[in-house]
Amino acid sequence: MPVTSQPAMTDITDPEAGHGRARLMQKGQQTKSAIVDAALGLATQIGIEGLSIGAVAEVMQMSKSGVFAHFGSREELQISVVREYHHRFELEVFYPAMQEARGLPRLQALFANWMKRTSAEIDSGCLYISGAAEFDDRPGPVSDALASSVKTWLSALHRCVLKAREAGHLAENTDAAQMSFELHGLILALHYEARFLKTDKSLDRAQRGFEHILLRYGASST
Amino acid sequence: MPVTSQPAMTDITDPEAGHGRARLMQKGQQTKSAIVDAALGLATQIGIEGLSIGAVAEVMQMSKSGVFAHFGSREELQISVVREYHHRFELEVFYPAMQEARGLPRLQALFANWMKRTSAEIDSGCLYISGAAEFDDRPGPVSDALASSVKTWLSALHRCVLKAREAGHLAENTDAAQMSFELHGLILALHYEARFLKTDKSLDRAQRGFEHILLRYGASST
DNA sequence: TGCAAAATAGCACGGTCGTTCTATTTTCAA
DNA sequence: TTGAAAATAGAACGACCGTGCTATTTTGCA
Repeated sequence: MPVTSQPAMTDITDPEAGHGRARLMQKGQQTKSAIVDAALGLATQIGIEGLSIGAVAEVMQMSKSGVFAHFGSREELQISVVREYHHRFELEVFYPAMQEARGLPRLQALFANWMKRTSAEIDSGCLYISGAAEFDDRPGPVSDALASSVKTWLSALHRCVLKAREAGHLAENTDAAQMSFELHGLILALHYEARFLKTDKSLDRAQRGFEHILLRYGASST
Repeated sequence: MPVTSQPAMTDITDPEAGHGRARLMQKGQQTKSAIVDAALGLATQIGIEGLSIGAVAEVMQMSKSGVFAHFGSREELQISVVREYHHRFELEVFYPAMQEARGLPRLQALFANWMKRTSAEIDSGCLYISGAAEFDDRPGPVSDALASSVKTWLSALHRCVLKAREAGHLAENTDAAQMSFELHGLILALHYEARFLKTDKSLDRAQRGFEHILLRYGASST
């Protein structure tokens, strides 16, 4: 984990989020990881709510009860999937961008990585987006985990915008929350139009939208 | 239906979309309408996929088979719900805006109505958004109906932007598709952040985002 | 008012679901 | 290598699902 002034992401509300890192796993943990992997794959296609233990068991070539025993409930499996997604998102989008210089370069990297991931998810599906639609009025532990994960990410983005402004890379009167909102909109539109409507050139649209936003908030250089 | 140069929306791929208007309904049609109403209410909360005939029957205080007989399949019920949603969207968002003067005023009305409806849907849920997430890789008649409906609306929006540019209300080099994309993003972000994350001031964010976009595309007056 | 037709109810079927309980197998340390 | 603990399987449960079939009720025109 890179050491910077930007706080590392990883919150998801549980202590020791780096679940048993390094310790070479025993059989049980290995299987559990593999199950979560398979479940995440299914969840991105059919949704978190659509996730069924039977389907996961089939993919894993295990019995339903064998899968079930690792989690104790479907809900716990769903939460594990959300955590795993959070973890991967962090690894693909957040950490790599933290290697860039603070300020505008980091913000650009953040958005570029986000767009790249969203593009990949035109095929596989984005849990943050599909999950929001599924759980937006279905309160409960899964919804909480999902919302917490998304908020952690959006906060990181927001902080990055703040830093860029502080560094003088954006106009002094930049409303960071407003800018973050607009960036979020671009990603959502990209996902919606490319994945559901299969509109081509959506990626270009998002990219150009980003440039427009940078211009509006007075980005001093590219 | 107002007569303007802007083509009236209502496409949803079936002839005589104004389903039996004016003819005073007989019992069966009345009931069917009431069922679709109830089903739409359920669908906006639990999703189109989550819609079950049993649940609709309970709301309607009817037997499952009584409800079923009106549609012949769950899928047909789902499609009816999509059509009804399309119809209401048109009534609330599209037609009223067509009363405004062509060009920028109409575009502003269109977006204002869209935002207003999305705000209302912070409580009730938006079928176009939740549906996209549910069906974005589940092809079939329901997905087709939904996508067709959304595309009809986005095309109407796109045409409106074109007209505004032709009228000289927007910069000559305005990329209408790009502008529509960015507008769509604002609505999606509004829905996401207000409904799922319960972020306050999201409506203001969308409104300000709209003003930013107008400025960028050189709106000559408000 | 009567009667065909339409609308609705009731029941049953096969399927999937999450979960529980009880065996059986596998793992891993002593 | 043995034996306790962990992992997995298998069968069964109650619940809900969509749908088909057969009554029964209700409607609305002749």
